[in-house]
Amino acid sequence: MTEPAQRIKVLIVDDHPVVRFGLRTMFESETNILVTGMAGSAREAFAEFDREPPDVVLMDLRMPEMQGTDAIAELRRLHPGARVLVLTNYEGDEYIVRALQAGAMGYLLKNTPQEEIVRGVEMVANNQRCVPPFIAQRLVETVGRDELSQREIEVLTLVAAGKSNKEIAQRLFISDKTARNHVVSCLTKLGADDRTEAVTIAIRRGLIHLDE
Amino acid sequence: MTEPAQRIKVLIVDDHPVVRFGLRTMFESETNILVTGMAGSAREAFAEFDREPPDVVLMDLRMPEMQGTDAIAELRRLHPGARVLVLTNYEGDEYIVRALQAGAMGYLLKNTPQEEIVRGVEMVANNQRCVPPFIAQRLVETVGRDELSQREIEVLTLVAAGKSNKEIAQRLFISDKTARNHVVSCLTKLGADDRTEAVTIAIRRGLIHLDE
DNA sequence: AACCTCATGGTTCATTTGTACTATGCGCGA
DNA sequence: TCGCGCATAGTACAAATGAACCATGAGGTT
Repeated sequence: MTEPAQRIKVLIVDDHPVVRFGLRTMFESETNILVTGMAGSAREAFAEFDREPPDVVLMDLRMPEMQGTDAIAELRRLHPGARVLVLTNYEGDEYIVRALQAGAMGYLLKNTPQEEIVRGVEMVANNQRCVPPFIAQRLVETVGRDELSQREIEVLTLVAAGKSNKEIAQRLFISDKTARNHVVSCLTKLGADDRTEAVTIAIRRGLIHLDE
Repeated sequence: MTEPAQRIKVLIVDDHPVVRFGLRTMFESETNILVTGMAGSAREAFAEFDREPPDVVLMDLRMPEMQGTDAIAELRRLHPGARVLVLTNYEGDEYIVRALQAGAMGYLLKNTPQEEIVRGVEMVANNQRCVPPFIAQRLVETVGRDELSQREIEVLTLVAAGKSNKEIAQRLFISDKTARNHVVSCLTKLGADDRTEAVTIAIRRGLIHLDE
């Protein structure tokens, strides 16, 4: 049972060519793992999955076109049995939570040493979850934590862009009192002292992004 | 001259095992490039350089212990002829400027396709700079731009942590009027409407960081 | 010597922000 | 139906912020 007769079939999904190469090479020296496909985007990943269904999908979260967590959800909608192991740079709590909620079986950071990545793939192939202590720790810190509503995130995104409450109100067609109320909720929920700290906390957690 | 008799010797410096593997594999299929060393930190990189001086050092900027730009400067202090090609994820203007100022010959992003990375190594080996248009564009945007003083960055870092001008003043043992003046300078120099936007701009440019 | 930037400290004033409440209507789940 | 969270809107008030100024001393460069 711990030694599968068949090699574990892995589909690698990452938009960085260097990372795809690295993972493929890494698994070539493993006798019980076989890379059966590689993809540089979610769309390609779906096609590769259909072509040759893998035992484990090893994927990054940041990808062009479709966000990684959406890709996980979509993949599992199409193939409910698909087992996904996330391998990414992002330590933001929000990424972790969303990836696992979307159905990922594990979450590893890209600086993980070879043996642990291999072990992670083996675990996931055996239907075991693979969430290292550091990540699990981040996760437990999120439990019981108020999450921001969609509207609050919308408002906080504008705060991050330097908008005043009045400007936010105009942008969203609401009263500036309401805008202020949303900002205050953000402060309370995030435990921030002011709007600036609220923004930095939200960025750290992955709730809002700076690029556009 | 364009076809060197000897293969180009490359030292790979990256704290991600996956990336080291990927690059090594990528260069194995190139007949004119030879990976002569790999390192996961600046310290290791110095040792590897001494052991087998490469023609090109291909390195990441984010590394444990020593910041990449400092590592470049130190390496070129020890070996003035060293040619460094940066391969990183960071697009922040500040990273680019500092890396080139520290003596890097080129700056590539990690999602660069194989052929371009190979071409970059070849160019740097031939003492040519390798700065793709996208990066060069970022660079030109920085010219003539006021840069923040050390004190201003110090202040802005505290602003990012949600500190008020008064708290910043206490922390830095200065008057709250002075703290406010520094914040105002930041707003002016960064072209921000308020302290929150100043922080997000500074983060995007790589002037301040959120982790500690 | 003249000039410049930087860090420092100051004043004044209008605007913004954050705190602390109240309140209404909607939708959802117990 | 009752309660809860959410979005909405409001009031009142104290504190913080940002704009627009001025000024000085230390440390450089030209």
